Amino acid sequence: MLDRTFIRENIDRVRMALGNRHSDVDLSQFQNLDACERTFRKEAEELRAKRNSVSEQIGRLTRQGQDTTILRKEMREVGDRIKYLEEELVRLEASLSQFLHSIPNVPNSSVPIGPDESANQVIRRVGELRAMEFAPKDHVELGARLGILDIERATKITGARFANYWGLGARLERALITFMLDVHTREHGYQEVLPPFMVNDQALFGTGQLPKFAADLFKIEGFNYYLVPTAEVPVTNLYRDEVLEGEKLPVKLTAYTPCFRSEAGSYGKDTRGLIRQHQFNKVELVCFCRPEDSYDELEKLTAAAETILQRLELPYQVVALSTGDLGFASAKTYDLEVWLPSQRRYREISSCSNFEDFQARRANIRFRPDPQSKARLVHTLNGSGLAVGRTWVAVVENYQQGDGSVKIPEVLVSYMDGTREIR
RNA sequence: GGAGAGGUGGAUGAGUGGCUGAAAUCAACGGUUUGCUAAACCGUCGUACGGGCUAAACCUGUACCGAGGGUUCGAAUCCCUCCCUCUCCGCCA
Repeated sequence: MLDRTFIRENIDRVRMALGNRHSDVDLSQFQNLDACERTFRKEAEELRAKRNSVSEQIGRLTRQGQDTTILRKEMREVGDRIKYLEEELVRLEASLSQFLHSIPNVPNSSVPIGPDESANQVIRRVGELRAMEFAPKDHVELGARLGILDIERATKITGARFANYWGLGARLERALITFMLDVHTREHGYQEVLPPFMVNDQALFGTGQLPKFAADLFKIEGFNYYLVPTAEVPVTNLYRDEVLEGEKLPVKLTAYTPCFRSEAGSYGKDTRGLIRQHQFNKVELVCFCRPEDSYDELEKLTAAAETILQRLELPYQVVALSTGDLGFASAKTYDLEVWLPSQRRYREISSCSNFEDFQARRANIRFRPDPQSKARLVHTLNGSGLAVGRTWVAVVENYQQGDGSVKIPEVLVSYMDGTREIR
């Protein structure tokens, strides 16, 4: 959410930013609502001031035993007018809020301008593609042959876009989760959190999933609870409505959670295998920091996520998303894309974003720069470090041998009780 | 699931129709005192939005005592609905 005053005073800048995003938000409508609301509010406040002082007077006169019938009648009328104005204000504010809630974040000036993902910029490529003297199989085939991945039975017990991992496949998933958490907590200064896997609507509003993207979520019937689509939601909202001490910043948290997404509108896309599931595991990185530090922190957070790919010796590229491809709440995003031999291309495995104060305003997360100064909004960032399911895919596919067996990356061997290969 | 208690400012906690944006205490912050620490004393000490001012300070208006609605000239205080927390019993990983 953008600041209302900021929009009012920077209307052209916001209009341009929204244009670059191809947002269909009509700002002139905002201007009308904004002006109208201010007029009504002014009148309501003036009338309330009058009522307050006259009511006080009535109290005094009553105590002196004087007649206040006329004054009370007058004030009843003022009250009626106030009530009318308040009802109008409720309506105006609802429209205004709806507006403010639907305006996406303003992209940072360093974000490449373009209509869609075709304008994304590859920042760097890291790691060597492994030479394979055989036709690489995809993870579905490899997983089925090795008995570590079973999608058919998941369809039976649940439905499409779910999977069972068996034996060393399950073990590999667990090893990846632990490995990632270990690296981030031991080497990158993150504190581990294990949050609830369900959240309420307020939390989802805070990070920006609601109200606009309700269709992407799984809601629990009969409750105001949703399955988390990403750990970003519970973890960022930990500090909702709180004021953090300035000296404690940056606060860096990492969390493993499963993630649940309806994937509405992606029917027919990535239907094979683990790439696009309704449930997948992810280790998330979340950072709360001072506004002036957030772009440094974005580089650090991205680097922390990259470390995992480097240690696993998986080739990847870092991509700066263009204005047209940027998420709703993000001011700047780097995607990490890992090489998948079966698809002969890089696929997203992490998305690292700086939301500036967009989420902080929605969730009311602030910090006090000094004990005596006013609280200010923090900047929030997050990134996958990494999507575990896709990492599993990347490991299996990149470490496959000609005979269909899979080697275990060196750094994972100790997490797999010394297992060096799956065959 | 059954029964009960309660939600007030950073914390504890008073307040049952007007002079209460809210006592008191604690914490915090500034200062005095002090060899240092502590103590004592004095002062400050909510947030949001609007108006005044070039602007900070400051002055001023409105709103906010879990949320929403109602009664009233006037509500933290009375009424209704909802949410949340706690305790006991039952059940349970």
